[in-house]
Amino acid sequence: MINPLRGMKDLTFEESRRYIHIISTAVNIAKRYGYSYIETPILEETALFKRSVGNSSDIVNKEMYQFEDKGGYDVCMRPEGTAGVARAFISDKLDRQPIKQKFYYHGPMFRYERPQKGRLREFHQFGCESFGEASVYEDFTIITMISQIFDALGIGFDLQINSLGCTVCMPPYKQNLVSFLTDIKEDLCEDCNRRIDTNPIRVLDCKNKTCQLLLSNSQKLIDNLCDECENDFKKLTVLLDQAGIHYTIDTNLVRGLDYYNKTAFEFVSNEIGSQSAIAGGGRYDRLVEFLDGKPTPAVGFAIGIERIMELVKMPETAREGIYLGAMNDDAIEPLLALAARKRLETKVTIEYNAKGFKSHMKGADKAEAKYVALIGEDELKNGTIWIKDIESREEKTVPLETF
RNA sequence: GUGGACGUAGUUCAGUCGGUAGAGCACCAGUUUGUGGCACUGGGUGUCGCGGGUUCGAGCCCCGUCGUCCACCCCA
Repeated sequence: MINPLRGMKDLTFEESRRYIHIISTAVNIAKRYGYSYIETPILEETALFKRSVGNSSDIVNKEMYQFEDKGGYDVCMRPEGTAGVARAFISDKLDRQPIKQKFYYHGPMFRYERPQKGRLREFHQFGCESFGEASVYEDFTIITMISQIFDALGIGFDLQINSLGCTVCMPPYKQNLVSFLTDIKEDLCEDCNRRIDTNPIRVLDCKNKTCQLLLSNSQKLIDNLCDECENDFKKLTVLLDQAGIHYTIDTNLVRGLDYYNKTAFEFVSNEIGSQSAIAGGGRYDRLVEFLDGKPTPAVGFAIGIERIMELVKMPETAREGIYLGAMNDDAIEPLLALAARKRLETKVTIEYNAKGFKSHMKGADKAEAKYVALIGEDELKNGTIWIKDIESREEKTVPLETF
């Protein structure tokens, strides 16, 4: 027996229904906010992810499905969606147009990690990217949209926000932090020593008690923002307050990808184990120019489908369609033409074996059909078919032609 | 990548001291060839993850491997 690869899963029945429901709910809402669908390749040049997600990130360092293709190109299965969409935005020369562009996408992403609950090697994201809008109103709008999606799916969440600053305020802060950390590096844990180089702000979030003690009076980025970042962040909190969207400010919230700046946010759930982030995103004003496009402000997010799969409240499913069956072998073949006709308008389940009445009723029940239609001895003789509405229990016998 | 737990039927699990595997649910067939979900009767559907080893004999003990889960790391 051949099983799926480690960290990859098949979706069937209940799970695939959930998947579809999540995607269609998100799509419907995204459309109302002016987003249109974009499909980008799963395979991209490795350089794309190195330049966008960032060389220092774990994703690029050790989690990419990277290989040389038969033409000798260094390629990667996409580990996330934003880079590809930004690349497409530039490839299609949309950065040269003064028009704001908004795209939504969904599909598989790949990261070579150790799988666990809520963390697969092939997983799925629904995401949106808004290009060309620098206003913090757009940050607010996008957060509003995500909460609307989660509300529509019946998912409870906590929203965490932070500001990562911009090219004006972030670099000096980071420099100060690194030198501060370097001074005390002897006393910091092993992980933190590694983080000093890769992601110094993460050090502030270390769970090690000794580290926490040493860092208790360290400077927060949020207190060192430039005026513009400071004002935008304040504005965002005011807008969220007015909209009644509850949030907490997490000064240690850092997105794992290098391209983020200013607003960063994460939606988390405490019901799904340690992989608690169900959506994440923020502003990435510099990404387009990193990828050789014209400087274009942008903001986006992605929802982890597998992470919310079991949180979704599914709408009740109604019975649908017709179950067709016969009690004599002679009556089976006439069912085929009937089925073809009925399938122009509804779902039809057809049983190819002649069976007893009760057996058919059970079959109709299992098929979740709304109607059961049977041809027995009498019906065959009279050219009629017997129909019963399984919900209302009303039944009647009609000529085949009027069925 | 590191540490730990686990792996028996479709599924959830039991399996004693080492003696060729069992229960609920699910599933299939039937209970008057005409009224479904309920009930009753019958049916075990299995490479005990895989590969070695110890033993007269392994689901059970040992080693390896693969996989799942949990924590770390990281992230959606």
